[in-house]
Amino acid sequence: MEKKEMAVKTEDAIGSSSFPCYNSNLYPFSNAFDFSEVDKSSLGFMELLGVQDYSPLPELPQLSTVSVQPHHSTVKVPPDNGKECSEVLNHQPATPNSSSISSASSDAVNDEQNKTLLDQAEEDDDEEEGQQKTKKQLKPKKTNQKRQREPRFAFMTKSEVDHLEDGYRWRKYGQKAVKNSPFPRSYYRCTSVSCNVKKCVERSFTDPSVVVTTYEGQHTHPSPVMPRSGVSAGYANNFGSVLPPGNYLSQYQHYHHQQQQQHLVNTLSSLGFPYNDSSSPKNAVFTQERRLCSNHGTNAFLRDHGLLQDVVPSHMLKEE
DNA sequence: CGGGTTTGACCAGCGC
DNA sequence: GCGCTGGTCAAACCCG
Repeated sequence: MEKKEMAVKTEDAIGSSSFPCYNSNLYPFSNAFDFSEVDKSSLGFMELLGVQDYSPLPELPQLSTVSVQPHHSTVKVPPDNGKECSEVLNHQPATPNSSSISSASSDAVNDEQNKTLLDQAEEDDDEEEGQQKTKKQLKPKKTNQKRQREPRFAFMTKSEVDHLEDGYRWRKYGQKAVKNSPFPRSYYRCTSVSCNVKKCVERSFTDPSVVVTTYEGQHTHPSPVMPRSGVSAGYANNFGSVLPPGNYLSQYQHYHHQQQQQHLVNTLSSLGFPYNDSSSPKNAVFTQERRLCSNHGTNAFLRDHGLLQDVVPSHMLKEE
């Protein structure tokens, strides 16, 4: 099946300024959905759908309320802040070769290695200079090196609460007003020592019912709060091998898994979407075990399609 | 008292 | 260079 390039439309929810995003070909879950077309009446309280773009299912984007979007390179956002989206919507990946999934992983690794080296150098510098710092003498400027950022993943969630429970503990370290948005952006850091995962949370000003959560980095520890025990690793593969077991999305995904799938089933059924016997709502097996098993392969995400896999006929999901 | 939040100040990057 | 904006810091504050 030929992959269709999906739109990357995050600026509506994010607000102004540039918003980096991964090449959608490199990261199979970097699809995005047009929230303006979401059938809001069919949406539950909170829904998450971190799935691949399934071209033969044109209805699905309308059902989806969450855009899982790893991002890396910068997508320029029009200055009028989301009014003109075609530029981003029609964004073509620089490397349209869909076989570049492995290179995506290696890129991520290279980025991580570069980051590690840079951070080490910076830490060495900071160790020498840190003692002399006062509140008014903050970090010395690093003019020769651009700051390396961890890969970031953004996803949108229809939620009434800003700070979603994802199984990890977070400390808020900042809040900023967002340009052209009445809603502030909150910054959180993982409270675990030696884990520098950060996330920022803001509410979409175009759809206040949507919360945009952007994660940066990967947890170096298991989740301290397991919504349900022992299943977190099983969902990591939903977002590709670049994410380790116990990642933030996996807990969150599992947390709402049952409701989402039931909702998906109901919605697809209401649209007359055909099911075969093995994937009908009646017979669908929403097991955690399947995910746990499929998590072991490095290319597991090629086989596991998240929530859709449970309700959409397998032949529709098959990639060519 | 420890951990989390608030909030103003500061820094870096970017565009003009 | 300047201004704007996103991101971060850290003191003050809050709360259990």
